[in-house]
Amino acid sequence: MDNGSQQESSDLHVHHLPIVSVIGVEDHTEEADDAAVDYHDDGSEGQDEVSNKRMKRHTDDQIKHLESVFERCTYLGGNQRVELAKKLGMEERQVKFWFQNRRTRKKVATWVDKRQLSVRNGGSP
DNA sequence: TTGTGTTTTATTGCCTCC
DNA sequence: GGAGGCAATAAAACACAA
Repeated sequence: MDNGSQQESSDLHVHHLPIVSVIGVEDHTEEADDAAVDYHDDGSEGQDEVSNKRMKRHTDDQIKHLESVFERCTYLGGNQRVELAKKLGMEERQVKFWFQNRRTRKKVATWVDKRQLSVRNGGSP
């Protein structure tokens, strides 16, 4: 299924950007740590194996940073993801999920945008 | 307060690339 | 074969009218 998705390969170029320039997170580690505490405080049911889908919303701070990174780079390389996850006190997986979902949202938004435009311009192209 | 619709996070399954 | 991508979907959290 990468046929369609990889068409936005221009985004892939950002893999070569320096980690810091992409992540661009200043020292927010304290706040991030706070957030991290929030994350793990209750998930102590000892069901790591079981899909304990305890959904926690990310903090405003985390989302702000994720958004700002996403603006510059919609695809993160492994190192960048690890760094960002550390900075924000999140799990690497969570960062991956977030970017995945964010890309999907962006795509849908673009699609809706185009559709609205074409409707305004008289329907079918 | 609660029933319902929307948004956000997480999982699963399949595909491609190295 | 493993890692990471997307699409589809589930489920929790949130927003809001009645």
